[in-house]
Amino acid sequence: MTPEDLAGVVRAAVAQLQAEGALTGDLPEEIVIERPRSKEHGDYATPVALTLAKSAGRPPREIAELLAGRLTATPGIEAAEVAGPGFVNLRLAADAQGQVARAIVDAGTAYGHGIGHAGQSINVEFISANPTGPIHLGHARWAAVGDAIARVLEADGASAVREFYINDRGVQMDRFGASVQAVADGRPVPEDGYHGAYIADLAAQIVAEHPEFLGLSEEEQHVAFREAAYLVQLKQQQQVLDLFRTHFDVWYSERSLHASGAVERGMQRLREQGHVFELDGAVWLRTTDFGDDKDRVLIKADGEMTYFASDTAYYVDKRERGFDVAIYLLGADHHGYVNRLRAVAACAGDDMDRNVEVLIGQLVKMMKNGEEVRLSKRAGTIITLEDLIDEVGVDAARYSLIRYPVDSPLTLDLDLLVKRTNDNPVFYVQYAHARIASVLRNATDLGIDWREASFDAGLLRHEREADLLLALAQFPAIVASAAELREPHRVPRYLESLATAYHRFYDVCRVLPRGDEELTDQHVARLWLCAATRQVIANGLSLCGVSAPDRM
RNA sequence: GCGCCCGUAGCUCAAUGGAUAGAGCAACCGGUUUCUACCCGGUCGGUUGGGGGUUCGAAUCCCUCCGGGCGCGCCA
Repeated sequence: MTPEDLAGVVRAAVAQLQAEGALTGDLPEEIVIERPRSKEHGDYATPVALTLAKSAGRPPREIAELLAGRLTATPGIEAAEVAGPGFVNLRLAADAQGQVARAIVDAGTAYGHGIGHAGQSINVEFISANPTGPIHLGHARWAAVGDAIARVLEADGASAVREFYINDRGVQMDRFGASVQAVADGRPVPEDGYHGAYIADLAAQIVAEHPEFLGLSEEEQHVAFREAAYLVQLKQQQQVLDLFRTHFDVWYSERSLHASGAVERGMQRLREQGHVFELDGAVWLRTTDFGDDKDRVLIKADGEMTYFASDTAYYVDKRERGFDVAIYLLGADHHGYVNRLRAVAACAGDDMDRNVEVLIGQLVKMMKNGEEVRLSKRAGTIITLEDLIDEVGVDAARYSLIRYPVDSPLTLDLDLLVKRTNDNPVFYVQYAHARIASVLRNATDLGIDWREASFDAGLLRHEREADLLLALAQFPAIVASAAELREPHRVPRYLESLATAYHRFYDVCRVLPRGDEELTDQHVARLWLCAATRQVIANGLSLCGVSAPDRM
C-alpha cells in the first residue's frame, strides 16, 4: 500500500463517517498523509482530524478517535492510534507493505509516474545563450535543472517541450561577427567585441574552409564571417549540450520569429488588449498595469524594435503554438525580468499566475584545491560547460547541479565530485544500483528464477525491510511534488535516502542463499525487494539524466 | 533610494504550516570468514541572524531590524 492508496482509504473512511451522520462539515480537498519523523508514531500519520475540527465543530481528538476506530477495521492496516493534538498514526500490515515491491517490479520504468499534470502542455525554455560563445558555467545549472524539470513534468503526465531561444539577431551578433572577421584579417578585436581565445579558433576554422572570404569587400566579408561563425558556434553549443544529455525539442531562432510575422501578430494582440500607447514618439506597453515597476518601450522613437518587443512576441507565439504554460528559467542577474514577463502575459490577456512562470537560479561557482576556479582552458576568462564535463564527467556534473534548490547560490567542489566514496552523493547512489545489479546477477548465476517463484510479501517484516519498503512507496509522491513545485532537487535527495535504506538493509539482511543452503521464500521475497529498489533508483536517476550503472 | 533572492550544526546543505529541525563531511569510537566495505553502527555538535505578529501548530506565512548576493536603459 502506497501513501496514495492510504489517502484513498482515509478519504473513504471520512466520507463514510459523514454519510452516517457521525461527522459534519466538508470533506477536505486533499487528505494529507505524512511519514512521521519518529518511528514510534507509526508508518504513516494523518493530521486530517486537525483540519476537520473547525468545520465539524468538534475537538480534533474526538474526530481522530472516530476515524481511528474506522481505520483499524480496514484490511491492510494493522493499527490506528490517536496521538498528540489529534494525529492518527497508522501502521501497515507487513503483507500490504510488502506488496509495494511487486507493484514496482510490475510497473517497471513507469513506477513513479503520475497524472498530476495530465493534459497540460508546458514549454520549458532555458539557457537561450547567445550563439556568440561557448555554453558556460552560468548556463550549466539550467542545462541540468531545466532538463530535469521537463523530465519530471513528463513523468507527472505533462507534455513538456524543451526550448532554446537563439538570439541570432541584433547588435551582439554583429559584434561577434566583427570580432571573428578582425582576427581572420590579422587586426585586433574591436573594443566592444568578443575577446575569448575561442574567437581565434573560429577565425582559423572559417578561413580554412572559406579562403575566398578574405577577398570579399568589407561589408560582404562582415556578413560572411558573422554567418559562418554563428553556425559553427551554434553547432558547438548543440554538440556540448548533446554530450551533456540535454536534448532540446525546439531550437527557436529569433530571426525566424521576425521573418514569420510573429512580431506583428504579437503587437496586434497587445493592441487589441488595449495596453499599448504612444509617448514621445515611441510605442510603449503599459506593463505597470500588472505590477511592473515601469512601462516598457516596444518601438523606439527611431522606429527600431526593442529586444523587449521580440520577447513579447515570442511569448504570444508560444501561446499560439498551444502551450498552456510558458516556463522561463533565468539567471539571478535577470530577476528584474520576472515582473516584466508576468506583465507581458497579462497584457496579452492571459492569466499571469497560471500561463507564465519565471524561475530564477542563483550563481554557480567551482572550487578546486580549496580555491575558486576562475579561468577556463578554452575560453580564457569564462568557465565552460565543456570544462566542467572534462573535470568531473556528465553524471557527476548533472547530479550535483540538480541536487540543490536553484534559489540559493551553489559552489561545486570539484575535488569532491571525482571522489568515489560516500561523501560524493552521485557515487553513493550509483553504487547502490550497481550493488543490487550484482546481487541480481549472482541470483541468475545460481539459477534462481525469483520472478517465477511465489512471492510472499508478508515475509518482509524485518525492520530494515519495512524501512526500505516505506522508502520505495514514497517515490511517486516525490516525483509529483518535484513536478508541482518545479523542484527536481527532491529526486536526488530522495535517492540518497533510498540508497541509505538499501545499504542498511543489505548490511543485516542476507539476500542470497549461502553455500549449499536451500532457496527459501525469504530469499525470494528479498530478491523482489532488491529488484524493486534497483528499479526505483534507475527511474530516479533517469529523471536526473544520470546513468544507472550495473557495475562499478 | 526602490525591488528580488538568501541567512538552519565548525563546513556543504535538507526539511510541501505538522509531533523531539535532519543528512553528509570534519573530529572521536566501533563493525566484514562467504551476496560489490565505493558499505554499516555509535558519540559530539542548534536560541533555524535578532525582535514582534498570525494559529491548534512557524525554519516555513506577515511586519520590522541586521548581514550577504543580485538587479533597476527608447541597451541587447
